[in-house]
Amino acid sequence: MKAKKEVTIYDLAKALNCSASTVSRALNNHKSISQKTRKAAQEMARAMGYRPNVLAAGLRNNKSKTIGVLVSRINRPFSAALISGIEETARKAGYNVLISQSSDLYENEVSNSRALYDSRVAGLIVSLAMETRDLEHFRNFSDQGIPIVFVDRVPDAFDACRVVIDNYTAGYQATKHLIDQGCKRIAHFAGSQHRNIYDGRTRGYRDALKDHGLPVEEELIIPFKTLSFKEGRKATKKLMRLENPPDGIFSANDTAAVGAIMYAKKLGIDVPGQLAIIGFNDDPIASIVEPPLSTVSHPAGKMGEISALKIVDQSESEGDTTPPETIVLETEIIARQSSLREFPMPGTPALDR
Amino acid sequence: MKAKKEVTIYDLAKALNCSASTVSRALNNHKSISQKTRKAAQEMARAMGYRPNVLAAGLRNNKSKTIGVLVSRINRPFSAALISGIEETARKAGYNVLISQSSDLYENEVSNSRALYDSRVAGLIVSLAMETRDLEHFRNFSDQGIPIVFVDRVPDAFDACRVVIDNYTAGYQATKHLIDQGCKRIAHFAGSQHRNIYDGRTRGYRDALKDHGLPVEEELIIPFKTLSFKEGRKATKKLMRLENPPDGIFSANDTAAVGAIMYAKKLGIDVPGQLAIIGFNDDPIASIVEPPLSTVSHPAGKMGEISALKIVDQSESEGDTTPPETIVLETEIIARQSSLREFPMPGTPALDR
DNA sequence: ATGGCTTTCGCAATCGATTGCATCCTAAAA
DNA sequence: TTTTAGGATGCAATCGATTGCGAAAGCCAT
Repeated sequence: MKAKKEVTIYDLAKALNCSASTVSRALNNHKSISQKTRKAAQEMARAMGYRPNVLAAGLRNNKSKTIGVLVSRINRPFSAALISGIEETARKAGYNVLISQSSDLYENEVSNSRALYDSRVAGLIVSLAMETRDLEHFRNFSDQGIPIVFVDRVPDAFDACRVVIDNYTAGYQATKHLIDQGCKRIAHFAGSQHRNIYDGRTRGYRDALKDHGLPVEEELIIPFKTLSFKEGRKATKKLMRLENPPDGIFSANDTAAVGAIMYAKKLGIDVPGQLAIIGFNDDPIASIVEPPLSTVSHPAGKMGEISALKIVDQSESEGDTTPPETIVLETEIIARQSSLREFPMPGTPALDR
Repeated sequence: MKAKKEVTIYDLAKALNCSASTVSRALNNHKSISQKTRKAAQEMARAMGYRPNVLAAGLRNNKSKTIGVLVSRINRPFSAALISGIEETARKAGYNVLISQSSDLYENEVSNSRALYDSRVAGLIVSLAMETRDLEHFRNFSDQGIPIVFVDRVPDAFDACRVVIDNYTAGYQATKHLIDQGCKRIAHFAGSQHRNIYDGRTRGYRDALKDHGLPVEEELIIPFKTLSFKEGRKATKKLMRLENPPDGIFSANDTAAVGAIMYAKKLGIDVPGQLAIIGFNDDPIASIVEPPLSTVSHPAGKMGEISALKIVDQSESEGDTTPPETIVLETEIIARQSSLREFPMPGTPALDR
């Protein structure tokens, strides 16, 4: 506990024989400071090992160089990739990243957003909790001009940037993919329809069926609560007991889809021969399960990067009222054996190339 | 941009007709303030919606209620679970969590630790980068009395808390498990021996062989750089081409082990019949791959919780010089089909219970 | 009523960076 | 030479919470 003193701008001022204000301005490249002085100050700062006190600056500016992140759960491949992208980009821009998870509970989302607000974050990146309907807790931020970027699970009506994928089209294409493989009765594992992502995927599914002359049968659309393995298995069990069971499943995530594969295999149902399956997200398990799961890939890392950039941009431009933009990223259908009926002999073990 | 003013202790003081110092002390339950005054101040604070300015307090105390986390990569099941555990616990204790990832590069670890230091974190939780040898960059923290907790990938010599598993015993047991299944020539996928976790696992492997009268053959110990799928496949290829190929593999992580399973299946090698495999970590892919991968489970979330608690405790007790403690958590061998030779008929598809 | 204590509280400085306004100086314009 | 426009810099206040020190007030006993 030697508690070495940190170097402050006052120390630099003394060393440079000028005032602290000059040092401050010099280090910030303020225009009213001469080139010579700037250079001198910056060199002295380096020489003396000066490090700005972010708390002091934050107090004064009522804003810290920190990006707040609010996700449902960190411990999920999508979130982890998202956060990783955010962190990487933020750090390059000189920002720190403060994280919090709502565990998909509205209540936690409210209190966490408040905690981040209290930390004077420069901006907030949010992926909504499953439960969230009301958005009042984000008003603080907009009232104070703190930029918010919603990612992936976004609200329909809120004046802020959005970084999303086109869930409708992705759902449409995933369903169409199954249709192309010859499926006639395609079931759907649907997530909470309150959340844009699941709603979009489901709408895409319905329209794809309609556009290809297939009936939309409500008994084939299974509402899920958490899209877990277990739910996936249970739903598959229910579906396969129908008088007229489906020959394809489009699941709104990979986890439930893998549950379906597992259960189908247990029943001796041939995947994809009798039942073609496609998931969503391209989680690591998708390429490992047997047969490998077809899925829709989701550019999670890139979404994080873009969100962070948006925050940094808005935070540094301050005045300019950028109209809230919605950025839509591309998804990609990854066709693996769980849905491909043409080439691979059903039952052949999967090889990854 | 209405920029509503935040309530400060000065506002409270005015409303209570007392001084700001009294308010400050009242809110912090300082003993020199009467119960009545405390209650009044706390009620008024609630009534007026007062929220302490953490930056101001941080500036004054030269310390913020924030825990810094430094991992190699966020986007990995173990790290994500660890961070999740940290976040949950930290938040309950009123702390925020600042994250950063080194991407396993020493250089990044140094600059990130510096950034966290500059943020005046109350404590630091670190899992070392693969590369790291030198620990000078953590001296700042210990010099300032800022608690550090090393997790999982820890250094051998540094005066700080450690939260780890017993890698030696885990490696020993994993190897013994294979021996118990009748394996006579067990190969090992070894991680960088500079890192305690891999070194421990490898030592456990060696000793288990010795203790059970099996020779330790260096050609069966494959040094890995990243323990990736691809490396796992490549190593398996090499091993199976040996004159006398192994009948078991203990991999230092699940990813490489899954690579081995994939490759073995491609070659038509029976797992576990001809080649029993066990991994490490119990990643989600382990229970999905076919056959399901035996592994050593790692209490990542719990490690995060404990680390966060350690930081909070040390940070709040301030004076007490707690001797740096090493906490060792239990691991568990999860025996799945990739290594179980008794009950399941080789080749039977996996069923999850 | 006075002395001696304890309890309760306020003053003012402090943490370090930022910034509006004032000031000083130099060089160009009159 | 005098005036003046700016360029370069300093002064001092500010952000909000904390805390050492001292002072006022309350209480009991003598």
